[in-house]
Amino acid sequence: MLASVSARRLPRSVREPQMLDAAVAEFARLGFHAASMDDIAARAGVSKPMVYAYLGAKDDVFVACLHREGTRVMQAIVDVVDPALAPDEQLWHGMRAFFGYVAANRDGWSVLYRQAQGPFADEVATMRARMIEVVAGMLARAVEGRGRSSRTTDLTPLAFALVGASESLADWLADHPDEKPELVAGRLMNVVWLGAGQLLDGVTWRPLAPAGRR
Amino acid sequence: MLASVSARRLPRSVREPQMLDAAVAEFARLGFHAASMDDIAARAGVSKPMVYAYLGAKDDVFVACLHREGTRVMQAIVDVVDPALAPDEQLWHGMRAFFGYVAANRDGWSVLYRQAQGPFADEVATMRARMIEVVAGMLARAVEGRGRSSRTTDLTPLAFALVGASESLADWLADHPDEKPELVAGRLMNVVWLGAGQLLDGVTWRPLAPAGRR
DNA sequence: CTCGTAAGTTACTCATGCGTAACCTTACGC
DNA sequence: GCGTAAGGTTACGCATGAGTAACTTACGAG
Repeated sequence: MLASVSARRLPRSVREPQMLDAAVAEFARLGFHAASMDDIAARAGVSKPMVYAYLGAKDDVFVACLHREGTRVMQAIVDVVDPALAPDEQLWHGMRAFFGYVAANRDGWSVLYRQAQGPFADEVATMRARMIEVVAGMLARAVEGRGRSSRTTDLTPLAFALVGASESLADWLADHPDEKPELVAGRLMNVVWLGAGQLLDGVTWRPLAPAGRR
Repeated sequence: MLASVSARRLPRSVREPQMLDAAVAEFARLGFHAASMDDIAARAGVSKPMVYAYLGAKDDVFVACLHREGTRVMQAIVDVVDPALAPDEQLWHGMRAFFGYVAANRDGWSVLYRQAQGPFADEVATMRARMIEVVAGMLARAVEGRGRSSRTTDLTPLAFALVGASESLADWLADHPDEKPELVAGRLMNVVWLGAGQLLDGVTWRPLAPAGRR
């Protein structure tokens, strides 16, 4: 039986990406520790020492996965966010690109979001921080555009919440393949922008006074 | 040297919870596979066979952790959400309780949210589904209270986004010990409720027409 | 044609860590 | 005070899987 993925003896330039695809799939399925180098190799249509020859040890393989998928998602967003657009349009475009990546690349997102823990957390944390910074900056410009001034410190946690909500919803999307990414992005955009929009205009929600019960 | 956690020869009723504490801490730190039974035992101030005697195999220990922490967080929220309150107040109380649990119990939350994958996903999925359901139901009642009707399917992803935003903010909170959890909950409440509030009133955000550029 | 090198393999070593067997020892009920 | 069960231990068997050594085979440049 011939493994479907490989006509034998492929050049490195095609075999190596195959290995990364296989690694991403396995890491997504089982997590870093439970995934085995043998399984990754087998899925790539090759035997274990080839993986070591091209990608190195297991840690290296994992980092390579994080790097490739991380670059992909960042690039997907950067490609569509035009600084000349209005802030809400920027957010909208970015969100669509993000959910598009997740929908087209579920395993990659799973590895980035769910599996990158422990010693590998830093690899992802940097990118996440950059993303949040960008969002916070965008919000800051939105505030100024409305003639208000707000300290950046107040916007960072908001940016955190937005990114977090996106990530969580992306996770949900990964388990609901029927949902259109566009639609999910629209839903999220609605709640965050209507909410953020009011906040930026100075409208705030307040709880009832803690002492008096109504 | 005497292990600080244990005066020797403790009764099961005190040792067993200690083991669970240790297991939660180790699983949070390293994940299911990387955490070792020996380390869990050592952290509990005891040797490995004791863990097997009280809690069983590694899988059983993990499930026990999920069960305990899951019950805790659900209980913390249920305890403070009074169905008689207005929907926004319900959400506010629930969020404060949730942030309180996460802040006081980071490891437990980490195990529930990040580590429960693969074969264990089902254990947590049920509880998470219940939580989402509760939030979605609350939103549904809020909609009806405003004289509109909305299908539940539209509210579920919103509920998911709320939970995700909360988790993300909890992470941020961990890196900013000066911030009061109460205040963070307030910020999140602002954006989600102002946003959800408008949505429930039928106000929607729309992108510019895709064809015409302004 | 032929020879070098890139592509690929089988078959191992070795560490790690789960799970258990067999064995101590302290408290406390009678 | 003494026996028994509950609390606790050391030391091992055994499977799994990372990483490697040593070898084989196809392709293409000269």
